[in-house]
Amino acid sequence: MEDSAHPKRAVTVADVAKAAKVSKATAARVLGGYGVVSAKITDRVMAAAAALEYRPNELARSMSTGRSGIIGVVVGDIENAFFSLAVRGISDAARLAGFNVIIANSGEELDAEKSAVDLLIGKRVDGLIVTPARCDSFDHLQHVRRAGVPLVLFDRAIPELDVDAVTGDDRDAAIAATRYLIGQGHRRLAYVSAMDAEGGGLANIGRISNSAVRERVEGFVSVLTEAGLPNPLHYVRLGATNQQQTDSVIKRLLSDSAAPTALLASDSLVGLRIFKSLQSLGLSIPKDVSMISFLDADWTNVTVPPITIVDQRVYEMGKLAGERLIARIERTPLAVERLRVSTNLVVRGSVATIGR
Amino acid sequence: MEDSAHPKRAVTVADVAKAAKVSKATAARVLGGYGVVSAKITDRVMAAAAALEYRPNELARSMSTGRSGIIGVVVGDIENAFFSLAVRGISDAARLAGFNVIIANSGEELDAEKSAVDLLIGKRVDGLIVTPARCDSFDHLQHVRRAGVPLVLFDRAIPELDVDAVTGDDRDAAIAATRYLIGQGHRRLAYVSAMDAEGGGLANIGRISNSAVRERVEGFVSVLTEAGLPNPLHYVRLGATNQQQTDSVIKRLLSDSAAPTALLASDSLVGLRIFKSLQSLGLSIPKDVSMISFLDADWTNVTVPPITIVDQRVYEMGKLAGERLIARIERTPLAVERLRVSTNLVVRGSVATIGR
DNA sequence: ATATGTCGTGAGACCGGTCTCTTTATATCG
DNA sequence: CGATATAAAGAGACCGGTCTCACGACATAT
Repeated sequence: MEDSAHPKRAVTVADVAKAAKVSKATAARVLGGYGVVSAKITDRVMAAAAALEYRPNELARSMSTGRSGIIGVVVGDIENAFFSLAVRGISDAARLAGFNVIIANSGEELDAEKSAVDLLIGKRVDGLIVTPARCDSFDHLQHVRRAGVPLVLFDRAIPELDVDAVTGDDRDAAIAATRYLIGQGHRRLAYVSAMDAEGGGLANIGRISNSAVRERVEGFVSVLTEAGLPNPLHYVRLGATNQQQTDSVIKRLLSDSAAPTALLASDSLVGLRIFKSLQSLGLSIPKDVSMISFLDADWTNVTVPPITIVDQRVYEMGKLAGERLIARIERTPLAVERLRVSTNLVVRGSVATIGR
Repeated sequence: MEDSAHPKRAVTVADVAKAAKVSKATAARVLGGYGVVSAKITDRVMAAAAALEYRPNELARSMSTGRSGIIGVVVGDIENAFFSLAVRGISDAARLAGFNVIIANSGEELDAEKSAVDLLIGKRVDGLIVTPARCDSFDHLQHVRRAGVPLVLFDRAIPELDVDAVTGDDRDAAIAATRYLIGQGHRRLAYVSAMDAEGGGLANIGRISNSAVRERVEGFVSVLTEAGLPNPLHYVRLGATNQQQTDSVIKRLLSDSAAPTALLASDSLVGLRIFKSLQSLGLSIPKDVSMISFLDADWTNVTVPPITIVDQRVYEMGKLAGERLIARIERTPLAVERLRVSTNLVVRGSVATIGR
């Protein structure tokens, strides 16, 4: 066994060239698949390469060509089904175009996001897809553009940044869900999100630093206002970041003198937590409380009752973002756009019809 | 706006050096954080770097140091909660040690796995964690070792390959689950997996090309045999790769003259499919059929009844694999081992007690 | 037969870092 | 005060590819 002893310097084009008794340039032409080489020499080089088990050093290749063939993706949390589905969409689009994907987690934290972006730029990715943790802090993204690296935002838009964004149609989705609830006779509706409630509570919708959440809340509030329901902001609750927090959010909400009869969950993780909260409070869905969750997650259709959801078509979103980025990388002339993927309300059994 | 017009050649150490009026070597020392440089010059270089917005080219750095700071991970399917949890474990271990992770999907297909491995080797990853799609075909993995790249297998072991593997304690897990079912009075038990049933059916347990599944089946069969139950192999069914296939597997199983009273699902995806199959057949769990699933997936504890599961502690598995790989990369002297992460049977409500 | 063109090959610069080796400047010592 | 040690800075090779350019051989044109 002569393995770890000899770290065995990797086989290079020069080695192959020597073995095939040709110049380095010629061997490189054959192995790199460019330029013109005679059939005879091609065979000889290929044979030598096979014998030596040559594997090209993509690093070196990237350095001279300036292209890495990698696209970088910065997501909030891969463990979240929303992102893992999106990543699959992105990966599929990437693979189709011959690109590979490198994924970094930001944990929805700005600092982690910044260093992830820096790192990926350092690795000379050909393009970047970022889910910005906050839409009000984007110096680092500005820098990406100045560095000449194509960028596509995912799930959240930053209008101040002159760059493509692929998002869901969050406002419309919230409007549709809220209208549906009102149509079923609900009059007191709450929106629950996992966003950090910085500065305690919700003074100003415009302040919400995540555009997806902001737009959903705007849609939600606009429908309530339009329907003449009082004090819609009162029913928007942030901070459902974990089970315990969610339990307390829900408990507080439901012990209100005018407790909501229906809850709208901002994402499937919050939805699951709400479901568990209600379960542990011994409340039945939809008899005691109705709910709608965003994202068609696994768990939502094996519960009793199955959960009515807003299908965000995340795979398509991811795929679209990937395709858009690749078009940018390949310098396809396109106007900067915000691409909205429309959503679908999937009615299942978690909303009761009340009143008459 | 002068962006895409001037692709703006990236700022290099040479540029910074010129701006700071020092040699390239000195600038590199400051920027690379090695060697000795006086405080005065350090400041000057840093100032120049900041002014020019210098960002190191990690590619070039990797090329000269020979280290990329990246570990490659080849998984079966990121969308599967099993793998996304594992990836988080791996990422956490990697980040702690200053490594980054690049993920590739094999879709559980050998060819895709081979090309993913080749690609990652080409990118000069410092190490590789692979979930081998098949344990009986490993030339490409042998090549990884010959290339001197540290390798750790994940979830499945290949004894013929002299390399570390981190797996669950699959045999024991299956034994525990099966014993539990027998203890609850079940006498006819079935094991259902999503493995492709090549060659139709299950002639020979040893033939199962996925060691995790094989060991579980072995554990399952051994308990049944030990308990003197007849024809255990009859109840091992493969091919539950999607909902439709699963429906037909379950239907066939339950229409048997000696239909099983309990089902063991090989992973949480199969478990979910089985749950839906039973639901659509109008069968109630656990009254009509009992079931146990592997993996503590989200959905398993919001169903009615909640599903009894085998907790595989996947995050720990991932973390362990990451740590092991990093130890290898850092040349820590260690014997080649198979690390087994023990599992836990979590009893919830999906298994009925029968008989008296 | 000489000029022109094309094709295949070789030589060597280049990408942007790291790192070794050499040179220069300053400090320490007898 | 000169000799030697030591710290700091510079020069340039190197990593493994790509790619431009130069060159020789042969084919075609004149």
